[in-house]
Amino acid sequence: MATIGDVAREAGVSRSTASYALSGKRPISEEVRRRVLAAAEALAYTPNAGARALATARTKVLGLLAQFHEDEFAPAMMQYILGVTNTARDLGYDTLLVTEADGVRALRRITDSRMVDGVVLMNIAQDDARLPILRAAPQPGALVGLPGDCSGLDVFDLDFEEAGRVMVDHLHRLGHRELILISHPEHVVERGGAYVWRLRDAALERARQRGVTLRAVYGESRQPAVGRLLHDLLDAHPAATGLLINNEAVAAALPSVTHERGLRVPDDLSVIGRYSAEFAATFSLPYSFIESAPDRLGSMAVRQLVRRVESTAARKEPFVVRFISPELVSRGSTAPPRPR
Amino acid sequence: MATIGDVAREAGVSRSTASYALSGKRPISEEVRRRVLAAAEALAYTPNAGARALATARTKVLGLLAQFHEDEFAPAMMQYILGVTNTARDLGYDTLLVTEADGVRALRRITDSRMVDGVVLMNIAQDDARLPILRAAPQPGALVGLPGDCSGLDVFDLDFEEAGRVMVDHLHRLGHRELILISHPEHVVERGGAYVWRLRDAALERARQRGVTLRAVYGESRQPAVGRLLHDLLDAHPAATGLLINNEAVAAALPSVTHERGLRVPDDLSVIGRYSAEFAATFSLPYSFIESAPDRLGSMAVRQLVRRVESTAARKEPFVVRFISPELVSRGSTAPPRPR
DNA sequence: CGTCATCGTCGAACCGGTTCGACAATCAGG
DNA sequence: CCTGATTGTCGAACCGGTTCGACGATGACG
Repeated sequence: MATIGDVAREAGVSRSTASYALSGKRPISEEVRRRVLAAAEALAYTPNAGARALATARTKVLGLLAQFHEDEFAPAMMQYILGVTNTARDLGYDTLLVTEADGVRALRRITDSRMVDGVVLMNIAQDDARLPILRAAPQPGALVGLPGDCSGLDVFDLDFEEAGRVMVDHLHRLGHRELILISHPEHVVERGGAYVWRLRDAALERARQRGVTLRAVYGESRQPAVGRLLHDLLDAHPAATGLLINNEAVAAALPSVTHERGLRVPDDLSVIGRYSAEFAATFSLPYSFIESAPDRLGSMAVRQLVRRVESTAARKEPFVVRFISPELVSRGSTAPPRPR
Repeated sequence: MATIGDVAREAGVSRSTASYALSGKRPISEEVRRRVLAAAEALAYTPNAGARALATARTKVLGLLAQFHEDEFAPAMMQYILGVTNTARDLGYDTLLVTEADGVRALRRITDSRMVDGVVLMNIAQDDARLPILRAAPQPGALVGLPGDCSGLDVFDLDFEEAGRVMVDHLHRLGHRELILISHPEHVVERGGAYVWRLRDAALERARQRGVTLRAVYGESRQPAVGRLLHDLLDAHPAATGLLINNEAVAAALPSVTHERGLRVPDDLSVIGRYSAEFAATFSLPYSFIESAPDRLGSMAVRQLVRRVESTAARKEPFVVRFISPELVSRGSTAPPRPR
C-alpha cells in the first residue's frame, strides 16, 4: 500500500510538499500539484487513518452508544441508528456502533483511547451513569433523549409533554371523556426512562384540566403479555372510548386484539399512537399517531456534534436542549365516541 | 491525557520498559512491573488507538457493511447487526457500521485507509460489486449471504434450498397438494438477492417430485401493497390450502388479512414462514417457521473473520462456505388440509 | 577466577502522516 | 542596484505507541 512517501518520490518532491499539495494548506505551484495528484492517483494512495489520527488528533469517527435491553423494542431503534450513520457520513464521518451492555465501560474505552471525535448517546436514563463520563471526556457529546441533568451536553428529544397534551386535547375535542393511556413496562420507568412519565404526567394534568378521566397503565413489550394486557384492559374498562399508546409493541399488537374482539376503529374505539411514520408503514398500523421522528433526532444530534468537533468557537457555545414538536399525523383512527 | 511516556516517567523507567511491562512481551522484574502498573493506574493511562494502530498495523475494529434498500424490511436487519457487534466485542473488537448507499466506495474507503482489520458484508447480491474490492483488500472478509462466486472469502448463510424442501415436505406429509409460496418483491431478485430463488427453485423442484402444485409469486415489502397482494392471492387460488412465506413483511401482514377474511389458521389455511424467533416474538407471529438465525450467522462470520485476522496460519486456510441447516420451529400453524 | 548465558532495562528507530521554521528564487519598489 | 516582501519547497520534529539490538549486571560453570 502506497504511503505519502511513495507519492512524494514518484512526483519527485519531498514528503511535506506532497502533503501540502494534497491538502492545499500552503501554496504549491501548479506544476508540482499536478505531478503530486497524478502520482497519488497512479499509486492509488489513501492516507493511513491511524497515522492521520495520530498527527491531527482527529479520527473522523463518531461513537454511537445504543443499549438493547431485553424488554425494549428493537425494531424502533434501527431508525435512530440510520439517522445517525447517514448524517455522519454526509458530514464526512464514520460511525462506531457500540452495543455493549456495560455502557460506562464502553464509553470510557472509546473516549480515553481517542478512537472517536465525539459521541452520540441513545437510550438516555433519568440518572444516566454514562453522563458524568461523557462530560469529563475530551470529546463533545450529544444525547438523543432527555436526562435529569442536561448540563455540559447537547440534548435532542421529542417534546413528550406536549405529545401527551396533544393526544388528550385531540380526543377531548371529539367528545371523549374516558381514556386509557398505555405506556411502557414498569422496568423501563425503574431504569429511568423519563419519556414514559413525561408524556404520562402531562397527559394526566391536561385530562384533569379538561375534566376527562384518564387511566394511565404500564404496558408490556412482548407477546403474549401484550395481547393479554390489552384484552384485560378493554374488559375492565368498557366505558373507555379512546386509547392513547406510548409504546411501539402495544401499538403493533393492537390490530389483532381489536379484530379478535370485533371492535372497529374508530367506530367503537378511537386510537392515537406515538411512533414514527417508518414504523407505522413497516407494521402497517392504521392509527393516527404522533410522529416521533427518530431519524430527524439522530440527524440533529450528529449535526450539532460535528459542529462542536470542527470549530473551537462552536465548542464554546452554550449547550442546547432542543425539543421536536409533536406532529399529529391523521390516519382516521379517531372519531366522536359511541358507547360500547 | 496521559501517554506511555508519562507512565514511564512516573514509574522511573524508559518508555520501552513501560511498554513491555504493560504488554508482558518481555520479562520484566516484579518490582518494575508493579511500579509501571501503579503509575498507569494512577494516571488513568489508556493507549492512544491511532498510535497503536500505526505501530502494530492493527486497529481492533471490524467493518460492517449493511445496505438499507427502500424495499427491504429494516427490522429484520437489526438482529444481524447485533450478532456482529456483540460477538466482535466479546473478541475484543469494536464495529464500524457503514450504511452508505455506495457500498463499493465505502468498502474502499475503510479498507484502503486501514481503519479496520477485517470486514463483514451483509445483503450479498449474486454478482456483488463489492466482492472484487474485498478480495483485493489486504484485510480478510466474511460474508453473511451467498454470492455467485465465493472464492477468496468466507461465506455464511442459511441453507435456503433445504429450507424450501423442508417447507414443502412438511405440508406434503400433512396431505396438502396445492400450495402458494410468497417470496420477496421482484426488485430484490433483480438486485441479485439469491436467497429468493434458492429457496423457491428448491421448493418447486421438491413439489414436482412430490406431485404437489406449488405456485410461486413475488411479494411486496410495504403496506398497503402487501395486504392487497395477500387478498388477491387468496381470492385467485381458493383451492390452495397452504402458504409458504419467505418474506418478513408478508408474514407480518398476514394475521390481519386472515382475520379480515375470517380464515382460521391452521383449520382453513396452513402457514409456514421463514424468519427468526426474535422476529416472531416482536411481531407476535403465530406461525410455524424456519429459523433464519441471523444472530448466529453474524456471530459465525465474526468468529471466522477474527481467526483470520489474528493468526497468519488461519489466514492461509482454505475459505469456507458454511450453511446453517434450517430448523423448523413448530407453532401449530399447520394441519391436514380441509377444502375451503 | 575468567567465561559464557541469562535476565532486565534502555536507547533508538520505525509506523505514516502533518506542520513549523528556514531558505532559495523571484519580483516589485525605492 | 540594493532591499524587502512573496512564493514555493524542503528538512526536521512531532504525534504516541511498539520493537529490535545492545549492554550492564548477575549467576552458573569449568
